[in-house]
Amino acid sequence: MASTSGSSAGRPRSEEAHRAILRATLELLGAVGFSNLTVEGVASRAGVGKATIYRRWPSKLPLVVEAFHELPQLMDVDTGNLGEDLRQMLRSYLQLFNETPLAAVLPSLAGERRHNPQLSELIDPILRQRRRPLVSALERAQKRGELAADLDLDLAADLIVGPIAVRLFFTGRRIQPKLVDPLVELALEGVRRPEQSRG
Amino acid sequence: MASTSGSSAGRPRSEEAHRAILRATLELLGAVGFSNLTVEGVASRAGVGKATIYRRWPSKLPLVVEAFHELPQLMDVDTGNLGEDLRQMLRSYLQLFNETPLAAVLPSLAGERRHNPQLSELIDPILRQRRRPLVSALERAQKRGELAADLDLDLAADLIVGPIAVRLFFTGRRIQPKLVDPLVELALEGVRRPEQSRG
Amino acid sequence: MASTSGSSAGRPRSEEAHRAILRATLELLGAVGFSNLTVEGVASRAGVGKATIYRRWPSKLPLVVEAFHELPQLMDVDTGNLGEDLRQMLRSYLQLFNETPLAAVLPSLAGERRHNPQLSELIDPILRQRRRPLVSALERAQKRGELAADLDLDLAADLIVGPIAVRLFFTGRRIQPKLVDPLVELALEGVRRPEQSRG
Amino acid sequence: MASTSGSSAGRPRSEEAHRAILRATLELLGAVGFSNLTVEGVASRAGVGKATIYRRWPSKLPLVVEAFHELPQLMDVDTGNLGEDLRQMLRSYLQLFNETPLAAVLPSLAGERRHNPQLSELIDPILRQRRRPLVSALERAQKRGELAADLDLDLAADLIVGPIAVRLFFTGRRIQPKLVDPLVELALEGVRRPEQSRG
DNA sequence: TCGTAAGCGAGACGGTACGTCGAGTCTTGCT
DNA sequence: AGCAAGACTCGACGTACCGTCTCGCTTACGA
Repeated sequence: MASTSGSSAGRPRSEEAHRAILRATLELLGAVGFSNLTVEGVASRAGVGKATIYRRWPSKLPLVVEAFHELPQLMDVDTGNLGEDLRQMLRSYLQLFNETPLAAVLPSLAGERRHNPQLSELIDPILRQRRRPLVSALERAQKRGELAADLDLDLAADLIVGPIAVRLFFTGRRIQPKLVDPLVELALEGVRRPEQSRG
Repeated sequence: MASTSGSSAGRPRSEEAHRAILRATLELLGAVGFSNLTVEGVASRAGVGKATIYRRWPSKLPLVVEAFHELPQLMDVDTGNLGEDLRQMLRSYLQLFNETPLAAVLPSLAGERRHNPQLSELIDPILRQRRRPLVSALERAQKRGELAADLDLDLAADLIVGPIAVRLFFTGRRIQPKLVDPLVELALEGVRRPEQSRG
Repeated sequence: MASTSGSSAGRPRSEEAHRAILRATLELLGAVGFSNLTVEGVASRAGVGKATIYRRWPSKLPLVVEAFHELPQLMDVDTGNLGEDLRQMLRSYLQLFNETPLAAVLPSLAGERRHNPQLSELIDPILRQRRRPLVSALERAQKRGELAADLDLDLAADLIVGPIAVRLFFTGRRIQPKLVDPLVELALEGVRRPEQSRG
Repeated sequence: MASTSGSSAGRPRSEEAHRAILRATLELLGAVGFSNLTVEGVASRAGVGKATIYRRWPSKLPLVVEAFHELPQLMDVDTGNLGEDLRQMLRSYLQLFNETPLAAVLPSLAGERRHNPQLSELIDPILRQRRRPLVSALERAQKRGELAADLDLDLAADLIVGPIAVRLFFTGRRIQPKLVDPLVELALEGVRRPEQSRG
């Protein structure tokens, strides 16, 4: 008889199936959104039995979260200049919106997380982590003296990505890369006309 | 013969049922979110038959949109000073978040609209209309010379509400009213430290 | 508002669906047997949703029992002569085997009842009832003096239908009507050669 | 090196596993019946992998049949007197019902065989073989002149075991050994009151 | 004043997806 | 090559809602 102990008895889980499931999930998330995503649809598109999905993820939530986690993130850029850092980071981020289902997945998950504590618990750390490069750039700038020492960096970060979020959630149109320059300009300098130019 | 338009034979629709349905919809939207909202749940909570709902709204989408439309909006404030306008408007808006299901309904609908063209078509005008007071305040400020004549007001509006949206969608915590002052300050003046204070 | 009490609120259950379900059940029972009968198969063959089946029968057991109950029974025959009664009854019973799924359903249920107390509870009274005409004929014969007063009628009944049961359960072949005459002869007179004919 | 034929390269099949599987199958068959028998259950109870079962039997049917085949059979008894032969044979057969899962397995298989040609093919020879001692006893009696020369021995055999089959399939109660004497008496002499005793 | 047409709550209808379980197959590392 | 373990695809389970459809009632209008 074979050994009965050991940590890895039996057939190991198929890495291929794992990847196929995550890929199918992302494709379907992008196509139909979180609330119209069916596990049966994922299974069928991945060429996989439903049990294989439920063996790995207890429900469709953690599955979706893991799939989301696979999507590329904000790339940190350090040029020594805050404006340049932000412009490059946001530009490449907007590019992700066009190349991945990110723009479709993000609102779906965000809209669900409030009503789903489990989802919230899983996804909040990921969302925080995705902000990191932005906050890091601000921290560096603060150290360099580009930003006031007492500036609330969290709020500053929200100000910078805010317009992108607003358009992502409330608008159907693609977000144009040419938005980036005025956006960064406005966030850095404010909307108010400089004092000296006023009549 | 029918009197006017042929629309008024038989028992008239119950206004009471109508109101009960919308109220139940808002309550459930706030409680479980759009994707977990069931028409059966609405019917049962409103003490109404499902047919009574489907007689008025072709699907749960327009129902939800109409219910959302009932929620109070951003109140326009005109003090003659942009900062003051914004502070008062945002403060009262945040108050709505605590008094109505708005904070729960908004992300749900926003998360769904991308995957649901019907919903998008219905809700986009409402979303635009809700921004109106904010844009109006900016227009007034622009006329007064507080803002540059070539300022993109849409982008400016997004910058102002952006942080609220970001926290609404990505955060579980209530959004504190004390956030408003630094937010408006930052949006008006920018995050960058004024030139003259740099070492 | 409409009345909220009353015993029959809502749409009444469809008699047509009911009949279609029972018909489909019998057909499938005959075709694939009890253990291969699927509720999904019944629903699909009856053109009915699964919920419509589960609304009426809590599981496939009572469904099958009710379907079985619909099958025609042993017809009582009273000619004043036991042999003639038995011959006519058995002949018409064998005919049912060829005209209905009875011959297929009976072994399936009998094979299951031992392992399924619920099924047993439901089907045993029906099985007993189906024996009644046979026992009645024996009782009449006993009263007439054709049978000994102390004869165990239950055992006698088992002796008469025994060979049919044996062939039904253990044999694939159809049971020939021409079996009836020798069967009744043997049951009435016994297998032993009469004393006086022995060498 | 392989010893005798080309069939014995590698590790030989474990006789122990084989026996454990058959034993577990019989136990489970008796406990839950054929249709509730799961191969997984057998494997787990036998402490064996499913593959080890499927390596020996192509499906659960032949497995069950072979397990059934292991059960003890009707013992042939030859006392020179038919009545005595039958009484002893049936009595010891009934004893098997109480000592083995036979009484539970038999109806299950019989109920299934009609819908399962594979099962039927496998089990019919076994069922025929199990009747052999009974038919042999009748043949001997026929040779001795106890039975008419033209008696249909198959039918006679069915008459004798018929009541047992009927009670086995349609009744939950144990079949009492004290049933044997009246049963044999009735089968030999018939149910009809002898002519000379009639009024 | 009364008929009638539409609305009402209730709930059954045919469907679809849920998350679970077992079938029979396949793939590990070990013997 | 067999072994125990356990993952694989597939398909049925019984449940929950979907959006539609009767039911037997109100209810208000217009003849």
